[in-house]
Amino acid sequence: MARPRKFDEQQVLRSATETFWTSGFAATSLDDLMRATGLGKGSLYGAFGDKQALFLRVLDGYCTDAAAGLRARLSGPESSSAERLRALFDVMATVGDPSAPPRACLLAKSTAELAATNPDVATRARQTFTTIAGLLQAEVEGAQAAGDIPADRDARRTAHHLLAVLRGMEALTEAGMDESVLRDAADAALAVAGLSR
Amino acid sequence: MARPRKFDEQQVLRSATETFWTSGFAATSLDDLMRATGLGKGSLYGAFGDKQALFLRVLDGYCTDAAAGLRARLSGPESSSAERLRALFDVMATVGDPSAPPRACLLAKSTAELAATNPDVATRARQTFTTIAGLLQAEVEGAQAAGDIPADRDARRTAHHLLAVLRGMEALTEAGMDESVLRDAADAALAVAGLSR
DNA sequence: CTAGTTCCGGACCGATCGGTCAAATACAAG
DNA sequence: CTTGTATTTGACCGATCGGTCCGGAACTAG
Repeated sequence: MARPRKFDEQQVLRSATETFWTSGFAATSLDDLMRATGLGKGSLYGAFGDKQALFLRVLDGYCTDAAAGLRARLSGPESSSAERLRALFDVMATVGDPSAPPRACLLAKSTAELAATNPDVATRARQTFTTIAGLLQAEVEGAQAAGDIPADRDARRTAHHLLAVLRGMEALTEAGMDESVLRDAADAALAVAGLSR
Repeated sequence: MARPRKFDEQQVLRSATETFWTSGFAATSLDDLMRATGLGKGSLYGAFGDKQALFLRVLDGYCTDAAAGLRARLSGPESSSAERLRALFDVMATVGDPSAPPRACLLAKSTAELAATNPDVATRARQTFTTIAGLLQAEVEGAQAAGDIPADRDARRTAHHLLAVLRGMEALTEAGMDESVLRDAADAALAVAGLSR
């Protein structure tokens, strides 16, 4: 190690994430990334490889963080599994600041744009979805143990259903659908799980 | 009208749809479109305007066709509303030829790629989703009238829930998730609607 | 047939794309 | 201070981008 790097790799990845998130992969140019990260073309290339490799790094970090965030949200020691599930769907149904346009999950956008042509993206998406399904299933089972969800429901099937609703809510958010639609979907999904409001 | 056109507008739009569908908007070049349609750059430009205008024409046609297809599928005079709903979710849960990679709905891909930056796309997506929700609601009400769905369910809420599940299944399909996951989601969604298998 | 109009094909445009490279620079090691 | 190595910077590359334009072809009207 001779000349030390002037940048923080994590910070650069955060900036790059922001850029890809806003514009998508194809619509983000190297110039955009240079502007966002403050790095020169050469540095960017030397540190992360080409545009696609950088994107995969970004996507990987995003998926890891998203799964960790969900795990933290669902595994809070406080409250019951049922309450945590309800809270999760509540948050997902809440469109943020009405002035700022809602920005859907990077994973959803990336999957739609690239999964069909890039196996790496598809694989990462499947991994993440499977992880999320597992987290949901654990909470469903927890809620069943607590008596909040009928014991005769198939936990795995219920989790897959909740996963589909979550991804569907994401898709509806992308289009800017009214929040009431999202709320309906969330409420009905929880009802089908046996969690009435 | 002096020199007649050598091409069929509908046929060209079909080819263009195929191309955009496969690659997305940004990743489709004018050369790709020329190759797919057989038209020269000038003809393409003269007939449809620039790339974005052509894309919007394509998306518009796709949404119209998709809504019409769904309407036809859900309004068949044969069978009951409940059976038609079940059949719809069955089809959506069925990934086609396992060798050919599943190709998700063009609307879903376009919304993910462009809705955040292109208001026209977002509007068209909202319109289409709203239309689909309306069709679903009508069937839910039909099934309620026939006694296949409990009358105490809110039809609108149930329809929004089914819409979210459909879009979620689309998102999971994009990633190539296992068909069993889709089936779980579909089954559970119908169960919540009061339609047991 | 001629005149007028529309359409086709592709050469051409400047801009921008992703990616490379060499010279300048900044540090650690000795 | 000298040497060696790693990093930075930005000029530069060929390819390709979306879009324009024009000469010739194909047709209708008269």
